[in-house]
Amino acid sequence: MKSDNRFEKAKEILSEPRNQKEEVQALQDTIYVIGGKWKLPIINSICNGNKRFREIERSIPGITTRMLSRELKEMEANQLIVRTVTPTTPVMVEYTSSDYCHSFGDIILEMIKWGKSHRERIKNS
Amino acid sequence: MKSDNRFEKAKEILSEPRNQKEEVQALQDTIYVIGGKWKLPIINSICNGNKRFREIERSIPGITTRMLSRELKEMEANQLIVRTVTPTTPVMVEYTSSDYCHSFGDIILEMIKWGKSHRERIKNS
DNA sequence: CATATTGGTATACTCTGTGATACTGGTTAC
DNA sequence: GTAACCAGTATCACAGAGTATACCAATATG
Repeated sequence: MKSDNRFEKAKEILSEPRNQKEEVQALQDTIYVIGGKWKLPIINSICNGNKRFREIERSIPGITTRMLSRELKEMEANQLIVRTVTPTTPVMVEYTSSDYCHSFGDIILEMIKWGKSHRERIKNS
Repeated sequence: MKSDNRFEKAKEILSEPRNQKEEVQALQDTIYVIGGKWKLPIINSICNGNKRFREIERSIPGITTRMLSRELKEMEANQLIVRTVTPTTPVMVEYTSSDYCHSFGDIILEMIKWGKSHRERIKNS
């Protein structure tokens, strides 16, 4: 039943010789890295200039300390953000976005745009 | 403690008058609509020409009937895909992507690109 | 001295996303 | 008649994502 009775369909599909498995994997990798409820908001917050832990926490409504802590760790491990400890009298911890993180600035902006227009669309339907 | 002793910081933040709460919400909306393990792979599959249920199922390694069924329903409700039933002797069901779905073709392509380069990066580290 | 801030950790809980497996009802093929 | 395909649904189960709440040590503030 593979290449039997669907010549037209086959033509269609073959006319786009894209490697679907590879694409699916790439998509799932990306979702894995930036997925979940909080990672993108955190990146966005840091890119917006928030550096300190509590500062980031306050800038994201609804997030808990635990979630922020966990996600920051994971994202540091994924080299998306950089954690800098300055050994002042009370140690100061600063989070900044890495160059690598900026590599999907485009994705984030696109997603913000899409989310806004989606909300509009829902509102008017 | 709001606008007390951080004039410099305030200046920094105010110099970027972006509405963070709105952005966070938009991001979370987008994640909600396309998030999860399977929605983007499904969209990608349908955009690649797969229309029939089993056809889509076979094109996505690892997905179960249950997940595909659920996700298709949800995405239909979100107007991302269109389900057409042709009442032939055994009914034929076809899924196609809506125009609205194409509105984040850009996001998908960006994410595929990012996922591929991320995998490269991991491999070489 | 009491309170607040910073940068988190600990514990306990809920909830939902996902997976595994089986099944249905109709149709065609051998 | 039995095996296979289509388009799913039903049930159970589990891990992990996320929430709630309390707590810690150090410092600063009143």
